Amino acid sequence: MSAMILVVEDEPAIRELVVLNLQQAGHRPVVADSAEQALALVRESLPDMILLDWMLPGMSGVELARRLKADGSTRDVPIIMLTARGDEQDKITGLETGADDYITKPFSPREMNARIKAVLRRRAPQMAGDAVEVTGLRLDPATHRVTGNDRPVELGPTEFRLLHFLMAHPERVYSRAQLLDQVWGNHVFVEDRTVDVHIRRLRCALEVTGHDGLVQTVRGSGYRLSVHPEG
Amino acid sequence: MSAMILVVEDEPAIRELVVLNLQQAGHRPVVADSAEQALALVRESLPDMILLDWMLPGMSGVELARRLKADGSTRDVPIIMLTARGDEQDKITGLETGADDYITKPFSPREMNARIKAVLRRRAPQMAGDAVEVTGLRLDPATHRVTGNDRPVELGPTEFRLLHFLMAHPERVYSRAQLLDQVWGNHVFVEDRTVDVHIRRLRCALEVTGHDGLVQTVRGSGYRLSVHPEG
DNA sequence: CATTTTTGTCATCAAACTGTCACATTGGCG
DNA sequence: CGCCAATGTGACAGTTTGATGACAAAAATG
Repeated sequence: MSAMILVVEDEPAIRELVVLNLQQAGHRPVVADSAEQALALVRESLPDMILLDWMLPGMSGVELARRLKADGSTRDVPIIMLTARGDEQDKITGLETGADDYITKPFSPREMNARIKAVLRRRAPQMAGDAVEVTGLRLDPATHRVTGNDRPVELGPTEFRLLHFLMAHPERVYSRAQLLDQVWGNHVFVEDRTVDVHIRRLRCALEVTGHDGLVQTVRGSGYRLSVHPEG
Repeated sequence: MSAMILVVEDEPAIRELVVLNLQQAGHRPVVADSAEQALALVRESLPDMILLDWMLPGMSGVELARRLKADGSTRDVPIIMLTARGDEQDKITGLETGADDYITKPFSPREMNARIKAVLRRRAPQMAGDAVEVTGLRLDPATHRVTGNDRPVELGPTEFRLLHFLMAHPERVYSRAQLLDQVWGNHVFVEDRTVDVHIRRLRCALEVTGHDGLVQTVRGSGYRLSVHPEG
């Protein structure tokens, strides 16, 4: 949920306030006090979102937004406009330039965080997926259900993701480290052996429909999901 | 039953005619007279459907449709093309760009409404205004009434919309964020946890007819309405 | 304007899930 | 056969997540 957010605001007091709020909310703020500097920073580091002051010395916020939206490589960066007045016409103009939302000063930290969250949420990728099936074992991401020969199988969140990954890449061996990367996330600090435990829990859950045995141990290498009998 | 429908049409006379028809049918029309304006409005309010004139000054309707279908966040908005000629080639081109249906001018209000309803039913069942029923639990948008085994169920407005959405998309898991987007609206800022509370209120109301239990919790993912027993 | 509903948030509680350990098993190898 | 490394297992404490009841603000109602 931590996002890099570029704050473009020329007034130091407001800028610091916003930065503080962002840090509080667990984000990583980057600041610019002019549109020109912002442009450079965007190109350099491609932030997850931009909080953009409407009024800026030199190139205005509106103009900056227009330029960002015109450039293919920066078009998809969400922009939230900050403005002093709640003028409806401004709002329309702002949204027309491609801003994703609009916050009127003064604003509460709560409102700001909520709107940021909403915009990030909207940009977040959709839960992917078609159902996967292997020899009667079926996993459907959309309904979040697992069945073995049409009998329900109970899985915890981690076991679900683990099984999903294995079923999506059958017949192939994955080391514990690879599984940690793929199922847990690339930058988590977890013991390798933890994978063992979850593999066991997974097998345990699959036992009721006889679909354990699909999850095989490859001694010295890792684990694999395979339809072929062990060996 | 009430859908927000964006009408993109540069000719004022036709535009007003369409708007009138839509209002008559209980929808909420929003108008744009150019593709550019339409683009901004779509991003701002994400309508339930777009009625799009084939011929527009500046960016053509076809081009606009292509852009909307290329953007992940607007891809799922159904588009109905409006055209003057009944040219079969046009129709093919139109449907290829991702339009969901095609209306040839001049068209009767009856035809327009029928096609709108058809597309809504296909793309967003809860907007079509049909009653939904699941194992004796019945929700009728037209009368705004919910019954469980013919016994009345009392719901607040939010619980009604929530149940409506869930019943229109049964068996599928929705995260709190998705439910906020779908039931509350894309632009509101509300805590994720608020969904919990409304789910509880909904279950509470459904308890009197024994239809709670349809609303299931999927730990770590969200909620789901399902006829299958929990687990 | 007073009253009633509806709504969004919080604090708290119970349950589920997770990561680790210590210890038991297993398989390979000299 | 006996040793060693790798893996399976059961238990456990800390953490996370969802359910629940209360509450005040906001909106609808009359």
